[in-house]
Amino acid sequence: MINKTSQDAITPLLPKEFAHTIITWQHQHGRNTLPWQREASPYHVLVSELMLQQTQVSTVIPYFERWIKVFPDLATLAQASEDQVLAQWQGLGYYSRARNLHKAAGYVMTELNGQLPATPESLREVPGVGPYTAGAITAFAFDKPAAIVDGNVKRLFCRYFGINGDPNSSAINRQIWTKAEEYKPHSNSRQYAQALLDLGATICTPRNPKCELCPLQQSCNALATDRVNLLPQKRAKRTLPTKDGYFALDVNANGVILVQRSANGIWPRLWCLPELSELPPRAQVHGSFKHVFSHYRLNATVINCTPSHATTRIPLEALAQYGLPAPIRKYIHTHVLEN
DNA sequence: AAACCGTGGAA
DNA sequence: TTTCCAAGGTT
Repeated sequence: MINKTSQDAITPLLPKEFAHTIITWQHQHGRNTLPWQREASPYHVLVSELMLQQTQVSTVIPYFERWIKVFPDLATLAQASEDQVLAQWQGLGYYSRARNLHKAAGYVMTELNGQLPATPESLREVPGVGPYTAGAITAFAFDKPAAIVDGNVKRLFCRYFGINGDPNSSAINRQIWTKAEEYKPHSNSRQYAQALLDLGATICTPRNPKCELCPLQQSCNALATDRVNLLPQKRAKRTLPTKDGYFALDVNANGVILVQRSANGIWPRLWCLPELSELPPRAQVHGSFKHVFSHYRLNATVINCTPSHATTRIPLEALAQYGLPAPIRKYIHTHVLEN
């Protein structure tokens, strides 16, 4: 092992040295050909950052490429309908992000003359832009100094500085943000931000980190004290509650009946099989599926019936133009279209 | 402050 | 199969 034996022997690099070290590493080993890096325009960065919230890079890439083709600029996006926006976002999850991005386009066009601001404070006024995304846009789109703290930075800093405690608690979160502010360089902001994310994603990973390849191994507190697998502190695991759901299926040669869901709750404003409050008596069960959300499990039963209120029958060939929840689309594909 | 809000990939 | 969690934000 490359551990040092004395905890006192470990001193973190000074901010200037830290930044230089990881920027040099990023140049050789970082990610530099991602789709949103080709043209790091403010709009491209905005779209990518909203899509990347709680979503892995490999998942986002095809969505980003399609999005830019359909909505090439802020003005186009601002003029699009909510349905067009949701159709492009369908399957990506956390659908409020799509509506926030749509609102953001309108906000920037009408209130900011079409120009995204270049400071975290102003960017925080944009819908869907929180503390992380504001810093990320500042650094990636404008190459200006900004602290960024996402899951990668939390993990990297908790290990590098040996920070104990729950990184999601407000106290530890503040501590990490303070470090991020203290360590942000005054130049090369874009590459520094990319270096932080690349290190977290490829070296300082949640499990089986590649410490032997890390440019910070000689000054990492967790490595020196053999606590790499103990930091950051794991959050208590949750047991997800299970809910039952019932969906009405009415399909004929003219298409399938869908309803647009409300703006609140799960799958906001997406088009879905009509949801029934309970299992109707003498229900004809067409099929079932299970689905796991971030906060509960869904056991769904699909019932053959004509819903009393729903009236929108959508031709099967037109389904792609509507935003459907991923499991609903899958069910229709496997249990309706293939029959 | 804590709950809500998706989906899929990896081990 | 289970478990974890990913370029978090909003309420």
